[in-house]
Amino acid sequence: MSGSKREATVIELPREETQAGRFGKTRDAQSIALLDDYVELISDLLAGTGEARPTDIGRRLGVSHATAIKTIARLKREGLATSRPYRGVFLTPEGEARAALVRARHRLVVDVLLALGVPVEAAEADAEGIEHHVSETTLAAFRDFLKVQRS
Amino acid sequence: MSGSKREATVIELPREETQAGRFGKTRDAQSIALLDDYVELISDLLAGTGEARPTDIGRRLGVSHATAIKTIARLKREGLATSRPYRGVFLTPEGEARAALVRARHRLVVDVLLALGVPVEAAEADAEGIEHHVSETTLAAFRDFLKVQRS
DNA sequence: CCAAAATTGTATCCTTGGCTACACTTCGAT
DNA sequence: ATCGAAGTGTAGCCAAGGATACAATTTTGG
Repeated sequence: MSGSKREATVIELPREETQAGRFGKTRDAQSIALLDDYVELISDLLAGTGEARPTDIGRRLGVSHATAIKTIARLKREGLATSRPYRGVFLTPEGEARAALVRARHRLVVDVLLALGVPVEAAEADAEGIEHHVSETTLAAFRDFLKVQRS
Repeated sequence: MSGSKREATVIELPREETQAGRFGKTRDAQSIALLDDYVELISDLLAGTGEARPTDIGRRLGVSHATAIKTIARLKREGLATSRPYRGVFLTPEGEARAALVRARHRLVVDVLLALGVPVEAAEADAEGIEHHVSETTLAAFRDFLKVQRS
């Protein structure tokens, strides 16, 4: 995924979007979403049982432990997590910060769905997919909406 | 993406989810979303200019025409579209039906976001990502919510 | 303390969405 | 009528997320 697109020698630049524009947008949002899911889950596991194991992570996310380990390696590359062989995974300060943001966003989306009358199970399930596509602008509107609701 | 997972000879079935369960869920939702985007766009182009060309489709979706053509081939395989060399793309009845559903869902999501106070540009942009993750249950709640709003 | 079970890590391979490069039509002007 | 531009199609490559298979390391029950 997310090919290079270099506009090598030929001209052929029909798209107005810059390289930076294309990256960090639709196609790669998915990739970020994956990291967010891992970070949030690891944070939960650490808070809950005190340790986050690749096998548990994989099971919770519905992927094999091998896949989980590969993604954890990526988290480490990105500076979000640390781990040493056979010793579980931990989050860096940045990782924890990210987890906090993700969790807050998740809660906000769920709360809005509930306020709209969505049944709690559906709200939790759908929020998982929705939360990765909500802009900061929309989140702000969500906060305001809930504030008014409560008053 | 979406590997096989056959539980070949070894036992090793740690996940309780069935094969059908894993498919059609998180990981593959993305794949469906892609087809939905194409179908919706093709429908729009046909309605607007009377023809849907691979180059236009690619440009509108921010991918190369080659990528568009590959995905169109997949639409054909799935029975959603038809096309003959150098003659543009058309939708099958199923494709049109799908487009109608997708468009209705898109509108609904946008309307809900607007009702929540999200600025129209953000609403349109975010709906694009959100719409693919909203369950039928949630859509129903959205309809009810708007109905009440209007009254 | 030690063997069996569980967990973790590594090596490959597959599929998919993207891209570039290049070949082949079509179309629009002379 | 023809030539060049624009649009289409095809082939081959890459990266990423997943999977399985197998090796290595804990853990744990006797």
